[in-house]
Amino acid sequence: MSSQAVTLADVAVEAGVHPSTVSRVLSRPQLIGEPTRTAVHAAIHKLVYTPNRAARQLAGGRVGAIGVLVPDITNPFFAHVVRSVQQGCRRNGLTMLLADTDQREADELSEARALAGSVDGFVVCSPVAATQQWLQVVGTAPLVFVNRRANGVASVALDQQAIIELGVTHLRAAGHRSIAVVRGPHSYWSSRERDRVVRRLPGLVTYGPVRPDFEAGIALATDLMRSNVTGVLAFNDVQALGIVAGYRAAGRSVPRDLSVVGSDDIADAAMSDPPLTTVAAPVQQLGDAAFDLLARLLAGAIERPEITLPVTLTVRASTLGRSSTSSTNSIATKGNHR
Amino acid sequence: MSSQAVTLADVAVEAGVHPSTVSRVLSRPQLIGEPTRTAVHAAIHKLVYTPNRAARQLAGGRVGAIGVLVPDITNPFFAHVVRSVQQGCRRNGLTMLLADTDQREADELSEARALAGSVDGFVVCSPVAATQQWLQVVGTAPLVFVNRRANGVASVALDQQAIIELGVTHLRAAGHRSIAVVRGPHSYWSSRERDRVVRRLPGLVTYGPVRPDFEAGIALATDLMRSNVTGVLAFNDVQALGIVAGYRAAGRSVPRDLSVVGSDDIADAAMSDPPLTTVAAPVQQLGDAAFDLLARLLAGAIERPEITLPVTLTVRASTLGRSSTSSTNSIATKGNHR
DNA sequence: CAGGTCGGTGCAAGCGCTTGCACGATGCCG
DNA sequence: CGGCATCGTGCAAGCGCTTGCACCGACCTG
Repeated sequence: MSSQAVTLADVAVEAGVHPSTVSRVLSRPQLIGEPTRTAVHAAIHKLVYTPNRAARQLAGGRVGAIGVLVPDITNPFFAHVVRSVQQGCRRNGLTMLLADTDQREADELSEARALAGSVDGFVVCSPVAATQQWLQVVGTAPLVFVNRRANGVASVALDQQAIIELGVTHLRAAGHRSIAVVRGPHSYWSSRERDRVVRRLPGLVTYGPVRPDFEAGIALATDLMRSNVTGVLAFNDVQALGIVAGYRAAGRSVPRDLSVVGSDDIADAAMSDPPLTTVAAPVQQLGDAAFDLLARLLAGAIERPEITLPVTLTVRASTLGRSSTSSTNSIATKGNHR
Repeated sequence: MSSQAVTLADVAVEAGVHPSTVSRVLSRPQLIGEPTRTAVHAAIHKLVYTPNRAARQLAGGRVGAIGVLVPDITNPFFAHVVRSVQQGCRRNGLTMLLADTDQREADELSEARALAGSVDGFVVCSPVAATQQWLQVVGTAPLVFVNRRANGVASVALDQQAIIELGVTHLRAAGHRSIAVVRGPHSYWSSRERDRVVRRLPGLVTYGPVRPDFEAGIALATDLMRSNVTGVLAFNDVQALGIVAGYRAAGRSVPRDLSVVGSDDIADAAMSDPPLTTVAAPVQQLGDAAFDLLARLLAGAIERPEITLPVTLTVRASTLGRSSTSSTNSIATKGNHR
């Protein structure tokens, strides 16, 4: 296994102590006398000793690793979450095992099963499998859901109601009367949650479920063009950009022919043509909160908080009033993410 | 650790055989007789047995995991590479340990060191640390570099010369006479490689080194506006989009005031305003090739091929001839990645 | 039909580390 | 000044798995 030559025993010899002493210096330093501790540390540095994770785990200690599952790492939304989780890991000397489930439910659980036993806990983004299944797979290992609330599971999610309300209110305020909300895949908690909100709001047209990707957005554009919808709240930014692209390809214009509101505020939203009005998600916070939650559970916390993060509306040029309002278009607004 | 209750020994009891037999069924099935094998498999399924990775590794077998290091996972270019590597992992029942080095050289090696001994091999994207250091850190573990060629290390990289030539030739053909090439960080192999190519090409202005991100692109725009440059080849798409944004923010227009060519052809390139002309990198192939290479090394191959992948020019609307040429703008061209 | 082969399985020795326990050496108390 | 906490360290038993080796019976060959 690589250069893994130097073991704890080597360090022990070098420092002239028993292996167990070295082990203790590493795990519970306060148990060891000052002089010995120093000597051991010196030996560790001299030999460039790196503990063998497998052995450590096998002996019953912590693994020092967490598993992160995402439906699609190329989706910037998840990439950001992953990144801030990873930063948390680095700060705490943990390793991150990442699996991309490719949005397939079966893979989600099988990946988790493969990882269980190799990690101390899980952060799972937008899980689709049933909560029961998850609890069964992870057993007693701490589990944090991102972007899905579930009974008995710690989670950090976006305020889905606010997403719908901010988007719709903005469109209404701009004078739109025929407003569509695009539903996401029913397997997503966020999608189901939004459906619930939409149902309570009068006068909305719904489309979908439509996959939250660019291609699906393009396809959806065709349907939208055939309708009398003038304002649409997409399921996320990537899909929204697809709608825009679909319109552009058909010679139509956003926002002239259709006002589009996205959701997430990924970097592309500010760079697209036109810049996308969107309900901004605090991605960095999402990841940070998820890691914190997991870290706390790992440390022995027993509550399972269900954190809801607020969202904000970022108005750009993809929405336009039916009457005459002018639109904002500034790269300065981009500052709010990251 | 989690629900990890059922061990190989349990399976052995259930199947009425010796633990070692179960082990062999899993690792070298052909050694075991058909009837026994079936019985063991039945027991495995019945008990929902999942091998303990740590124990397996400790016992000297394969770890069944590879380490992947990227400078920035939120960069779509790397996200795609990671994703196709991950797909390779899934197909081969491997686990992927991912670390985001945040573009810091120190973190690169320390992450690698932490991972060494927990993985069978490494895929390292755009490494900045010296080859010597890398070889030392990974020891005898297989190592594959992505986007950097190095003596004695298997690698898969893009044809940097073609990137420069395609970009510059395109700009020249459009009638530009004052063309700038933006240099990337000197720590990048790709950047140094491009510098070498640029040096051989007459009449080019260089800028930078400039960080390959959006903000740096915006900042660079200011410099560009003060010059008489009319065409620029950015270090990558994200930076290019930054340049475009910088121009827009200053009330200037791309491509009217400046033709911009990016590099990578990330999804955003097709969605931006204006859609970005760019030298397209075969990201999927990059990841696939990297995984294949590593898999082959893992399987015992001894050659260390240095694969160079070809790039192609995707013309969109961010470049314009100084005379009168018309520009392309079609979402159809997006089809070439993924 | 005996001796040799060989496929199939059991056996046991670890891999590197953690940790409960035992034990020697201090230092304190009465 | 002796006995007893107390602190610091050594000891050894595994954690769950792989693997070289030994072994046994069935098969093949002459």
